[in-house]
Amino acid sequence: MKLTSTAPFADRIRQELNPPQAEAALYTGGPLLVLAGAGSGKTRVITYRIAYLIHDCGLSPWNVLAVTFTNKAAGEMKDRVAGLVGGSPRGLWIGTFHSICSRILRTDGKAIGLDPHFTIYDRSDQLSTVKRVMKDCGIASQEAKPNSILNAISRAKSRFEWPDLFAANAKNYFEDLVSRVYRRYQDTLRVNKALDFDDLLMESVRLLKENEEIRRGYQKRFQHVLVDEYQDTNQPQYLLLRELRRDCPHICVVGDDDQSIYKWRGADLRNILEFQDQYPNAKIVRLEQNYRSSKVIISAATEMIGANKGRLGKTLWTAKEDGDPIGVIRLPDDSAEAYWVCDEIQRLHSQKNLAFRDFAVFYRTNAQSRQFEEECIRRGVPYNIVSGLAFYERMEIKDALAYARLLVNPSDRVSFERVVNVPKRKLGAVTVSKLIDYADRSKKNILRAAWDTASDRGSGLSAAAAAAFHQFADVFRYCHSRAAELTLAELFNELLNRSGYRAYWEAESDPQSDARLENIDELINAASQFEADIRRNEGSQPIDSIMMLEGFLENATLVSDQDSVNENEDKVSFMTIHAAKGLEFPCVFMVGMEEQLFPHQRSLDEPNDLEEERRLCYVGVTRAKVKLYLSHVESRRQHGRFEWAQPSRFIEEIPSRYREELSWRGADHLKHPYPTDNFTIHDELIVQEDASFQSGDMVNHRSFGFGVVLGVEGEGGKARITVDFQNVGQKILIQEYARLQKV
DNA sequence: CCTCAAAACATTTTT
DNA sequence: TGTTTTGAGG
Repeated sequence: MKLTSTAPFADRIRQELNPPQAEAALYTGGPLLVLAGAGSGKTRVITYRIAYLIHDCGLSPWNVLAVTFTNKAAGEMKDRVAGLVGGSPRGLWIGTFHSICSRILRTDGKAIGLDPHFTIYDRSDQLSTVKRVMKDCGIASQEAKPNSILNAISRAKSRFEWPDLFAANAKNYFEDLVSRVYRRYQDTLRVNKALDFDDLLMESVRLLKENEEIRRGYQKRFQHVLVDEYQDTNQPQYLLLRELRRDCPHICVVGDDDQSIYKWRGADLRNILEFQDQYPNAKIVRLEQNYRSSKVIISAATEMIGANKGRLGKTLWTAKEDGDPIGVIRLPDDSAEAYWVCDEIQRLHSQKNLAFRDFAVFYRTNAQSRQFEEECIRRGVPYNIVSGLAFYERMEIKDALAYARLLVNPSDRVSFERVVNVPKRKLGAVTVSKLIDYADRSKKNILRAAWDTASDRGSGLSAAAAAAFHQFADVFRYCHSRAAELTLAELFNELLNRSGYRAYWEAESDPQSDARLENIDELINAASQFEADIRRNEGSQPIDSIMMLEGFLENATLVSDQDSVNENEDKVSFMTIHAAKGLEFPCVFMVGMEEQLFPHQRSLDEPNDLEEERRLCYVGVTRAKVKLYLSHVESRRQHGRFEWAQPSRFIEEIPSRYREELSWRGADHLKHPYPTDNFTIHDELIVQEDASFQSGDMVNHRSFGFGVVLGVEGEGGKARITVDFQNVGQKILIQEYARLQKV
């Protein structure tokens, strides 16, 4: 277990990390707060720290828990730790809060009365539950929007208020409504054997609080806990950590109070601001050296965020060069904005040898993406809209998963209602309500009740409806009976074929439904991939297909594998600023920098909300490595109407010495406004082509086109290559900048 | 029970 | 302007 023979990992840490980073990675004297500025290498610190703990400190990987918010972050962390210690350590837990909680609850949830086969409800499952409950309570959706009720419930949960407490605290009519829905919503989840995202956390905390023995087990196991993005933790997450680390606070949290942008989702900035109060002997380490952006960008960001009060305080600096000023441009309207941005991207792409993947466009609201998408299509600029709708959010995928969930958990009414009439089985809302009543009366799970309607007169359903229900339920009975002999993919296929779901899309003949069928195949593909992975890891242990399916479903709900930025594709990225967090790009456009839009009008009343908008802006600005543009328009089409707009206050908060006002002279490319762009292309911008060239090679250049190599002087990246281009004649190019492609 | 057209509505969304 | 919810009519 102990690797005493090899050189201490600590030596490597002192060599490869800067002093504050090393201090953070090596400190084991108690609670530790690492304030990690944007681009300061926090993941590096966490991964080196994990490696240090298991390599030098005699800890088994089993004793270390690392918690992140996203699966992407967890995956990246796993990979990097594996890279450091040579192979992924067995027993090391790196995962999201939710996946860790779900694992705890599936193992030990029985102690507080949870079924280990519980289903996890995502946002849309929650919403359908709320809608149903509102109907049952006789609350019209005009009285209160289902969405705001759900938000209120979720916020109550993140304050750890169960229905009773919430009801006692309800102060106004709306909260009374919420309280009624909340109670019934929670009952429904229990009947359905379902937990929503918030429940995963709350129930875990409850389990650890109520069960001494189980708590001790986890405490003994997790001797070191590391938490990433601590500024985004909410109350239950804080409590969970506290329960896990109650007696022996080897806890290390990493975060940046200036990058907290999820307060509206329950994140509680106090967790990080008051860490020292909660752990009086906590040590604080600040990581202030930024390795990402130019001096201008860092200074601008620092000045801007300085307008916020209530910060822990941190001064970023960088060793990089000053860089170009931030380009600010005012445009007549939103379509001109899209025109100008795409035009500028094309210009830089051809004149600066930047790849399309070097560009990103950030906006405040998703609705703004359309203009850019259209402009890109018009010009043939390759683009990718990040986080449009995730694969797992697509209708056909949700349907297929609902079938699967119902197979695993026959009590899951939300899934039942979703698919019972897809394809159409003449089982409308009224008929289904009757079945639900019958299930309640006879205390049967919903699938069992559906099956029994055929033989039980007590259901009060028409013969036709009873037959339809029975036939529907029989598909699941059949699949269950064959689960032992089928692979996961076969089982899934069987389910979708027998239920008629696949035929339902095959019957449609438009190209849309073909795409849907492909998505379904993709899902089944993923399932069989999942099965292969499990079988490889678990060895020869026989695993029942139903259990396998359960694992796959969990993966599908908890891992919303959104099509994120694919670094292999050479495309411009478009995304909301929220989605940009954690990413970086050489050249960034922040568009729609206008009052009412950014800061958004809904945040103007509350000073705290305004500060969050400013942090959001800070996050956006600090994504840029080399060049940043801010654009705003005189009038913008919003909800179909033209609205006049003023420049965002955030622009003014950047001192003018860091800005350069650009001017727009119309959509004529001959009168194009040329900004001063003497930014050099840093090494990291260059995709180093490892090809070497020699005389006679046929090559292609992005702007000069096709040509023949006449001669090469020097070697490697600095080699000077003389090329005779078909259209522009002879040119001498430096290999590392030219990005020549052999033809 | 289903369909389609009018009406209402419109931040951000790691799990 | 696009999307989602509603209610009237088939």
